[in-house]
Amino acid sequence: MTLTTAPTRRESTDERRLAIAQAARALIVEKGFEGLRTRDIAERVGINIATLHYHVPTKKALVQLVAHTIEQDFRAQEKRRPRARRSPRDRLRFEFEDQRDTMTNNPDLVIVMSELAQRARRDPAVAQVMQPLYNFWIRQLVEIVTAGRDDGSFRPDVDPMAAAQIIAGALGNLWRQLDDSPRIFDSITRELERSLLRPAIANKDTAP
Amino acid sequence: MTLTTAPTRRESTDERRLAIAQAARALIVEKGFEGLRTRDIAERVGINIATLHYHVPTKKALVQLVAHTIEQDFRAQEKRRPRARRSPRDRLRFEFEDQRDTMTNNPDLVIVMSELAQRARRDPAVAQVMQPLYNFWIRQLVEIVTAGRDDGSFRPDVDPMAAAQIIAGALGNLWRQLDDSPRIFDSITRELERSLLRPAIANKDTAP
DNA sequence: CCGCGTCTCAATCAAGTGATTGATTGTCAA
DNA sequence: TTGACAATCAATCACTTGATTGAGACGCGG
Repeated sequence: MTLTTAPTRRESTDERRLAIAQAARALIVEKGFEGLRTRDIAERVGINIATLHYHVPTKKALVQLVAHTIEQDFRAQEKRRPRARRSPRDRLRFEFEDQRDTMTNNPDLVIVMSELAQRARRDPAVAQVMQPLYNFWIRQLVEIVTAGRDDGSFRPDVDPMAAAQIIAGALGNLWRQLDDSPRIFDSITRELERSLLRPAIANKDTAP
Repeated sequence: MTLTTAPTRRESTDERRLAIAQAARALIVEKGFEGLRTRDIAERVGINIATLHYHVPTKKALVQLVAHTIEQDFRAQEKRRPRARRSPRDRLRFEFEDQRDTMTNNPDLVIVMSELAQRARRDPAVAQVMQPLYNFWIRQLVEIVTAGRDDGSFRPDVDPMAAAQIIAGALGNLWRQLDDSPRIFDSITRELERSLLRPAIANKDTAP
C-alpha cells in the first residue's frame, strides 16, 4: 500500500508521518472520525495541505496510517507487561490492571480504538487492521480462562470463549462511557472475577 | 401524489417526518452516520431538498428526530413484552430472548442505536435521548439480578449493578459485530447465566 | 557550482454540502 | 370564489473538503 520502500528514505518523512498520525489521533479524539479534516491535521502539524498530501497521498491512506499507529501502540503496551508464569487468576487481574492503566494514562488510545472499531464495520481496510487486534485480545482471555478452568481455580463448567467475549464486552463497554468508568471499573472487574472463580464452598484456596 | 382520505393536511407533516426518519435510518445503516447526507435522504423519500428542510429545518434537528424514532421503537418493543411475574432466571432468559429477537428481526435498530451511542459522546442532544434508554435497560437488569440474589437463585455475593453492566456490555458487544453474533449469542447468554446462578453444589449459606 | 532528489507552500480545482429564496400548487374554510 | 396556509420544487448561495498544480527551497554527492 505505502511506497515507503524507496532506496534512500529520509528520516524526515517518517517523522512527518508520525506527526501527522499523532495530530490525526488528537483530532479524532476531539471531533470524532466524521469530523476529521485534512486541513485541520495539516494546521495542527504546522504544514501545508499539499505537504500533508505529499506524505500521505489520500485520506484513505491517512486512516490506515492512524490504524497502524494505534496497532503499534497497542502491541507496544502488550509487550511492556511481563508475561510471567502466574496463576490464571493473577493473569486475569493483570489484564484488568492493564486495562485500567490504559484507560487512566492513555484514554486517547481507547477513544481512537473505539472510533476505529466503529469505522471498521464499513471500511474493510480498517477492519483488516483492527480485527487481528481484537482477536489477539480475545485469544489472550481465552487462554487465561482455559488455564483457570483446567487447574481448578475457575468454574469447571465455564465456556472459555464465551467468558472471553463477556470480559471483552464488559471492558469495551466501559471504554465507551469513559467519563464515569473509573468509578465502576473495580466493581465490574471484581464481579467478573467472582463470576469466574470456582465457588468458595467447593474451593480451598480462596481469597476475598 | 393524491392523498387518500385524509381529513386534515396536518397528518401529512407527521407522515413526511416519519418517512424522512425512516429514510435517514436506512441510510445510516448503509453508510453510517458520517455518510448521512440530506440530499440522499430527500432523494430516498422522493422529495426536494427544500421540502425536507421545510419539515426538518436543520440537520441537527434531523439527528434528534432519528434519535427520537429510535427511542419510540425501543420503548414500543419494551412495552410489547408481558412483564409477567416470573422467576428472576426466567426474566433474565426473557431479556436474552428479547435481545436475540431484536438482533434477528430488527438489526437496523441495533445498528442505528450503535451509531447513535457513538455520536452521543460528542452530541449532547443525542446523549440526552440515548442516555435514559441505556439507563432504563441497566435498571431492568439490576432489578432482575437483585431479585435473583435475594430469592437465592443467584449467587449471594453478586453485585447487581456490576452484573448488569457486564450483561449490557456483553450483549452490546455482540451488537457491534452483528455478523457472526447469532453463532455465539447462545454460548454467551448461557455463560452469563452460569456465572450468575448459584452453583448447584452449594448448600444453604447465608447471604451477606 | 551543478544537478538531482527530497520536501514545502501558495494558489486553485471540482465535487460536494447544508441551507435559503422565491415562486407554484393543492386544499379548505369563509 | 377567494384568501390563507400547508406543502412542494427549481435554482442558487456560501462554504467546505479532498486533492492537484507548478514553483520554488534545502541538502548533498560530484
